[in-house]
Amino acid sequence: MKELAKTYSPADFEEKIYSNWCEKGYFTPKIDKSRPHYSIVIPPPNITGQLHMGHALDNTLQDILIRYKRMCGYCTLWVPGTDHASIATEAKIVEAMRKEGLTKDDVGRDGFLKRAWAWKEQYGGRIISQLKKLGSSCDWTRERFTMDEGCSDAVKEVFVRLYNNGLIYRGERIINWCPHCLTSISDAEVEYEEQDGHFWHIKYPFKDGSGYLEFATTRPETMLGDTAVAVNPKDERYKDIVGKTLIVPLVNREIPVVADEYVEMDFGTGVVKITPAHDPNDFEVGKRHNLPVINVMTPDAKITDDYPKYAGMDRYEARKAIVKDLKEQGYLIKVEDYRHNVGTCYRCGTTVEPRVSLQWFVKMEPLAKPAIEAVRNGDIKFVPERFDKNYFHWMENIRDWCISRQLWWGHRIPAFYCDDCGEITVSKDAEVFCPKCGKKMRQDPDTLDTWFSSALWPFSTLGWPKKTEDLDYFYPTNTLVTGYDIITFWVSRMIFSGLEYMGKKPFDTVLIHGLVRDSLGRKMSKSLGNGIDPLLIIDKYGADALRFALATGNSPGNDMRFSDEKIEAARNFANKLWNAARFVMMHLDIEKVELPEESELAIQDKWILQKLNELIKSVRSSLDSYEIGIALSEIYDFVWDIFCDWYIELSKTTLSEKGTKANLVSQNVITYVLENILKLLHPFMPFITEEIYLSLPHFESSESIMISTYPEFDITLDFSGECEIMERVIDTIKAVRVRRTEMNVPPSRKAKIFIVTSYPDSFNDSTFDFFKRLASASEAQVVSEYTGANAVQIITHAATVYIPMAEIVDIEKEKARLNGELEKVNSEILRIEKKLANEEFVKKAPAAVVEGEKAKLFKYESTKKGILDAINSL
RNA sequence: GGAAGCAUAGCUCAGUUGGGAGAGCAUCUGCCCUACAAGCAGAGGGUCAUAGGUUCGAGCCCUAUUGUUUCCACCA
Repeated sequence: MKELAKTYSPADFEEKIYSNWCEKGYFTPKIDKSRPHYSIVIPPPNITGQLHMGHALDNTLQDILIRYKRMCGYCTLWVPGTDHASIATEAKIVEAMRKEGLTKDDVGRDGFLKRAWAWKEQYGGRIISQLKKLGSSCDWTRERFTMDEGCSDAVKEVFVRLYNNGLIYRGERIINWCPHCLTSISDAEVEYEEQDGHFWHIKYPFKDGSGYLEFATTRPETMLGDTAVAVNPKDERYKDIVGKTLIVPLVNREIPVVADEYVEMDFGTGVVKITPAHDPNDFEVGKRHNLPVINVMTPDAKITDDYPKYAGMDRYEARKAIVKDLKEQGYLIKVEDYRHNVGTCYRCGTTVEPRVSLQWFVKMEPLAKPAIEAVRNGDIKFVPERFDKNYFHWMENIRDWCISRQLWWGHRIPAFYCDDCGEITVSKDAEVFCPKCGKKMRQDPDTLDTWFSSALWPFSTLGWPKKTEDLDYFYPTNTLVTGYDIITFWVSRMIFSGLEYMGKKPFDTVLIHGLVRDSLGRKMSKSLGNGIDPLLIIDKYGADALRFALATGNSPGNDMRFSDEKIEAARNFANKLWNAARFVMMHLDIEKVELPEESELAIQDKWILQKLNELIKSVRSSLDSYEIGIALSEIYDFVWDIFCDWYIELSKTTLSEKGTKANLVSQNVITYVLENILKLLHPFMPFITEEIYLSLPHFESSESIMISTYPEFDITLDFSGECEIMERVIDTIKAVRVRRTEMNVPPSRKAKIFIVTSYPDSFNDSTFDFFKRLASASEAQVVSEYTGANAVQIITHAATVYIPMAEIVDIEKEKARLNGELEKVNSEILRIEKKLANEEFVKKAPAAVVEGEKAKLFKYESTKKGILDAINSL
């Protein structure tokens, strides 16, 4: 037996314990088809990332579930890995090169990818080692990367299949373009934010000289690409001008007035300028009216050379210049302040520029249908349920997914073009020759959206498209744990992907958690500088404390705040447990723990065993329903309030009286209970529970708590009667303490107590010791009637306790106090009597509730009787 | 514009089939009582946002209102 250090100092053992687990291979499952599996795939963190609180929460929850299920006997797999994060990583490499004075074009595609891989090798493992510090029990032998060989093969396989099924197509569409990242991005990757802008009221002259048409725009610079002006066909005001021709000032282009339903009559002047190349709605209008699409901007959002006066100006400079020119030429009517939503790139925050270009798309509707159905029919469950509304809304209104990116870091699109005959082929091969003319084909230079590979994660990591044992056994996975912020990006895409390629859902439950905010409720962000580094927290307080702080008081789907108070409370709890274990250890001389025969158990033992059994039942049921925070606080309450504050105190006498039978029983029971506490707590706080467990080599297997069995509810155990006996004692001790405190009697001043009771099984030699040590009694004695000197009287439902302390008893005050108590009890009695007199209540309420009320009434009646006797005796 | 969450003690939050309101922190009082002052024993503090409704019974279910946060749409 080794000794525990005097204070809880997690840094001393966390790392050592973790590497021991790894060495023993506990995280790697041995596939056993006779056992049920439980598997989770990690939401792969970006290789650019550093562990932040969001990761810490996400992975703490996963580890709790995994460790719980592992201890429950499931064959358990948690697949770890990282995501290549194409835009984010590419941006970092570009930035690093910029510092060297290099651009992408300077180094070329191959040179760039070399740098990217080197970067991945250098930093990609950083977050993995951070996950280990947290205690994550991932199977590191199965670690994956979205761009490793297998995952890349899965990506190509999917692309080819979807293409052959007509679900991937290439087309010229208006897409969201980031002028900073120089790539297309999907609808999901656009973030809208309110910005202060202006409404410029402008007029265009009619060609025939019959005046002007007025309208307003937030983006005057796009007028260079205007190819129409639209009004609503039902708008009486403009009925006569539909079909007339306008002249676009500055460019002198002739454009028609068209009628289109898209225009809202009562917004602004009811007239909209149409720029098909630079606005998605205008693009649609343009298609309906066969309008030309005139692109006026370069990829980095500068005006093209077609407009020499503005060429090379970026969109905002051009806006100023054009407004100035319009004003000078008399076309600007007025300018209003206007606050409106502007789409920005979710990676760099640059205002998105809608742009017409040739891109690859996934046809979503046929894929979305079964994915919606799987959630609707309960095949896949969101926890909490309300998130299915989010999901349905997104999936039911889904538009085709733009998957091509003008980036180099990522999965290159497996499409090939023949420069001679224009043939297009899609293939997994690295080199492809034109099926028509035999010429070597040119591969599409673009890469795929990062989320395209993430969508395959639950099965690509298990080996798909190969038929592997892992895939066969562990798929579908069980629980997916993630934040609500990526349901659309990721969860929805995994669902339709799993259904489409595997023919099976990827997981059965999606456990959604919220964001970790700072102590003021703000999002943690780099720009605010309010981020809390989980690694610093681990260094200072330990990984267990961090995990506890994240898991407790947190309910599914809700954001939580992180604060010093929380982490300190968590650390204090760890310290409490630590010291409780130290206390137990310093009283042990047994070699092995065996639960004594029922007949040998003391009353307090039966009480704690009953309480423990109840705890086991409710913790398991909370965990089974993903109520992780509740499960943890149940354990917390048990450890602190029941085990430490009461059971340890109750056991001190028997534990210290060596050489007796009672002592052996006590040692065995307290160690047994502690062992169960450690096991119950292990999924939440793996390190401290292991450290203590290994320090107490009395348990059934002390190799590691990780591979021990999670405590099971014992249906045959029933000490509820003994529990009542014990609780009468506890209630009475508490009442004595309250009275003593009220009367300012210091604990050091002991006094003899006399007990009048009708419960001799609660108050006798076996419990008097408790009163001596926990209620400052110098001696305790049961009497049929108290006849001594003036005494302080303490009345409970179980007994009346007399403490003769004549000098501090003020008869008048005592009378007043007792009358006050009587009043309270009477009102309670009245309330219950009224309730029980209500026929409807007795008839309709469940029997247990009615019985409960009756029991309470009985207790109050007993208390009342005690009070009345006390008043009479004064 | 559409949808959802939240509103409970001074602060931060739990409270899952509807059955007498809880924790942590903070505050106050008293304690170094053979594990723990990162502790022990106590205390105070709540018309559970407001107004209706359903029910024998509502913090919990329904309706409306107010405040607040978020997601989606993107009306130029």
